[in-house]
Amino acid sequence: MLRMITTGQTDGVLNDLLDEARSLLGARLVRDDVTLRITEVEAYAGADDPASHAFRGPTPRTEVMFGPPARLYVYFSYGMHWCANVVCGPAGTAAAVLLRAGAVESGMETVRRRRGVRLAGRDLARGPARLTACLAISGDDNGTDLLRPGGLHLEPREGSGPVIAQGPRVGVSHAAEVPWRFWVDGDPSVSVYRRSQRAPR
DNA sequence: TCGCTGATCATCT
DNA sequence: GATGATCAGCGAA
Repeated sequence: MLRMITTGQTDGVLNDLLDEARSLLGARLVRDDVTLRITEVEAYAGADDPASHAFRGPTPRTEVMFGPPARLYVYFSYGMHWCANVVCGPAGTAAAVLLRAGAVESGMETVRRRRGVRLAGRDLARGPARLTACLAISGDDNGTDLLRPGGLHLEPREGSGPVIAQGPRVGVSHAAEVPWRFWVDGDPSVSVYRRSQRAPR
């Protein structure tokens, strides 16, 4: 797959991953009374993607990524933040989609209580660590089956999808040039952090 | 609005 | 012992 990254050629597995990333836009993450509409994601291709945690094969941290799809892969970042991915593809492929931003659709009071930071509504889940904070996602949620109703789960979007824009991934220092970040075009809740310096426009 | 920086630790080398 | 898929607060402009 590294060859695909460097040459821009894609095959079925990668196309499936990118389709999955796009289809997550507009889907909803639900926990308790909080509903979050996903507005920005990034695809990570797994064992051959140098920007992926799975690049060097399975470790205790990344084993969930190598497991069955529709599970949540949660990791701890920069000593203080939790970030969440949706595992894609069949067991063994280690493909995943990072949830970068969302819009709070319900449960605003719960979210504001959890956050404790004064932010405009559209900023509450703008950024991967803010998104997990809104839903109180932590390491305890690693491996959660997102298709099981009840606790934290994922609801597919209804009807036709939103207008989708595409660009380079954010904050990664390897393979930043591949345009595997997708977002809902024009949505105010999409992150605005500057792209990795190596990433072209 | 932009740019800088401190916080803080699991993971891997 | 270094690194990182980050955020929030601050000051400058």
